[in-house]
Amino acid sequence: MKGPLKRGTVAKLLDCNIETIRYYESIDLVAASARSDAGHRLFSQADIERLRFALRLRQLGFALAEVRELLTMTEKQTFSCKQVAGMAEMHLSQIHRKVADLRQLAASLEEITSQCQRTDTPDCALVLSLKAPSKTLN
Amino acid sequence: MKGPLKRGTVAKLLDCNIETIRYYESIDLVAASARSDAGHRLFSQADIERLRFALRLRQLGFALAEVRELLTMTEKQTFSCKQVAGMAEMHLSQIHRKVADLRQLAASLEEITSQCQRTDTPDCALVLSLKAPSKTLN
DNA sequence: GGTAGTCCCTGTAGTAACTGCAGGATCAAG
DNA sequence: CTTGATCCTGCAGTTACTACAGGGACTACC
Repeated sequence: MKGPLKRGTVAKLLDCNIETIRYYESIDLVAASARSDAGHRLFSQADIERLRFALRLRQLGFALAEVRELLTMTEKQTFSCKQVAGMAEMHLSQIHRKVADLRQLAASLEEITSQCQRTDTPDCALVLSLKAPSKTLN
Repeated sequence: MKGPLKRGTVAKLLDCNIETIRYYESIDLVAASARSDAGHRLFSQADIERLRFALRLRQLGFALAEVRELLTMTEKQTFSCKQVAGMAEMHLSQIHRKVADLRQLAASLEEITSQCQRTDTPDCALVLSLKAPSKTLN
């Protein structure tokens, strides 16, 4: 019953855009291991698992280059768990940094918008504040 | 003493990449108002202020389309402070959403990496967990 | 067996916001 | 007058897709 699936079916199954699948093939990340006589991509269960893994990593915010590395490592069994954990932790710290940056940003913006009484006039501390060189950022 | 400045000087002054200035010109965002006989861009004080404003808004995370709008509004004086504040607040809420997403992401990753004892072997709950379809995300 | 509608194929272009480079002209200092 | 820094232009590359056009294939129904 579970023969190889076609692209559209896989896209629905894994909840991703159908074009993403072709894109991943074009960059040699994940490809269907077979084609039908008419040239339609046929995805085996293994193909699908590989793709699922890639999509999952992307969902977790890993860059495609990292996804590629992790795919190779886990498939060739040439990885130690230490290595994978290392990548994950590096990635995690990048996320933390990004969060910190964004919170800083939000604080700046909040401070700026707080200087405004939402009038209908065009002269306002908000705009002046936006025009001034940044203090908090930079 | 303060004649018009050239591109490199402006880039240093405003601490931005020199190519960014040319890019902003190419998309009709900010341009030097004059050129020297040899074709070198000459930035007046007003040009520089406009550019500074644009860069500041980018620093605050506004998209170029928003920067364009804000530039037009503030320059044509056809804006109300309410409008600007509205844009800022919309932008702010996007930032808050992004922060929330990233924190969720970090939590998922932290949970996953916590399942690992950093051994040198290739079989590890971490990898299994990465391969499984996501529960927290999606 | 025909036909309508949905799928799939390919190549290509567009998105955001820059960044970098090549090849050549110009400028400023010594 | 020469050397090195700066400037000019056009164009390619980056990340991670997404969308579209033009055409072939498959499925269901009558």
